[in-house]
Amino acid sequence: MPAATPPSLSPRKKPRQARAAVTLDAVYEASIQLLVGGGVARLTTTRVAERAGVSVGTMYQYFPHKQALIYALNERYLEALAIRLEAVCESHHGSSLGDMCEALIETYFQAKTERADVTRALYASVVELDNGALVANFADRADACTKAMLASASDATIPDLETVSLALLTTIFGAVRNAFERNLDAGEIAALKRQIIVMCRAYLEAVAGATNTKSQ
Amino acid sequence: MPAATPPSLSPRKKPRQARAAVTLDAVYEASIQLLVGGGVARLTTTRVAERAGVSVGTMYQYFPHKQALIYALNERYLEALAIRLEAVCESHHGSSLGDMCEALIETYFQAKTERADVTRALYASVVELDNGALVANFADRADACTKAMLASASDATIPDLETVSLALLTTIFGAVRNAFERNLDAGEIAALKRQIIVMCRAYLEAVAGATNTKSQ
DNA sequence: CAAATATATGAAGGATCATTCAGTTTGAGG
DNA sequence: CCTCAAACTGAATGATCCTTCATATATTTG
Repeated sequence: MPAATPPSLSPRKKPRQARAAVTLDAVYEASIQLLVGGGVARLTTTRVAERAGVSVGTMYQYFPHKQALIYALNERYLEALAIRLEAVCESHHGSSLGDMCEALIETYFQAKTERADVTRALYASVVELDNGALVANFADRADACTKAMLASASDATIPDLETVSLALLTTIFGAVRNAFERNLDAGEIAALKRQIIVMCRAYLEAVAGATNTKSQ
Repeated sequence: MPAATPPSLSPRKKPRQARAAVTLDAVYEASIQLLVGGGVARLTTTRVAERAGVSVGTMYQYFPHKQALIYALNERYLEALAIRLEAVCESHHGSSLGDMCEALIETYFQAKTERADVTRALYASVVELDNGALVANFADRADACTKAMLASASDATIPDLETVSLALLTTIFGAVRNAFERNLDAGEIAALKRQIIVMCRAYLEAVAGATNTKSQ
């Protein structure tokens, strides 16, 4: 049950006809393109409309204001990301802690780096809005599925699941964000990913009963 | 040798008289206050001048444009932060890896949380500018002093210093940033800090020769 | 104290932008 | 084919804001 979108930020209406859906997609796509190619400063209602091939007025039938558009953009992105994380977590129930770690980190890095420009653009756009509900909702979903996964580990039991899951996710999410902020290139990010895997594995083994798993 | 500030962002002139220095401080202070109390949107040249008790024109004698002001704000902050990190690193030459870890993390968390509102405000303000040089410069300094510290460890030798230092700092910086983004309260942040210490220690022991240090 | 220099003023210019709404076009249902 | 609602249009509005510059005041210097 996703936390409700604040009324002030929710779309005005949903498309009922096919062409409306097309319009909306065009608007989203145009927004992303503008964000990618010029940062938040270039994201102008006029420009979005222009590039989407619609008129400004049309946009305002779906979004009460620009903030709502940016909100929707991030909501979509985080929704897709959450689904991917939930899928990985569920598919690794019963695995070893080490495998869980690796899968989680690989998935998150993959999701963030496969379209690095979009990731970067959205990171920057979030500042424009009151993103409390957005990140809280995402964090809750990520936490929930991670905890469920960790609790099902075949090789160890983790004492303070709540705290450990928070630390794990904060580290992974934060490290990736920092990598982007530092403008690391693909190679450096890959190296970083390997280190984060080592680090998180070592962490889980430290906090769990430290059952020896032969798999490196 | 700090990387040079891009010409387009550097201050127009430096204060020569005492009152000019006072003016500048007032401008900085007013900017921070506005950022803290209303986000980037409230940071207006007019408002800054008003709150600082000077006229808009005065500001423009020191900054070629608003960006330069925000740049200077962050530059000051990061400079102070870098100095603190360098001090901690130098004062822990020859310590054990575990102690280094703890000191580094404690210091960084402390610096970021002792004035959480300012931290948050500056995190948000960075989006307004081309912060490449800024973060690169800070990251380089942090990297340099961290590597020097780690290399001097009394209890172990770290193989790939470059990579390990990068991973360590990216994790710490990122975790803190993510904690702020999630709006964790002081208690949760403290708990997170402890976990990060455990995690980073475990990591260093994993990548080092794993010399046993009795100190937990 | 007088000239030179540094600092401060703030109204006005100029540009951008978010948002509205009265009116038009398009598609769906009967 | 006709009617109604959905979707779309885009010029106009109103507000905000950055930046400049001609002028005034303060401080230093010789």
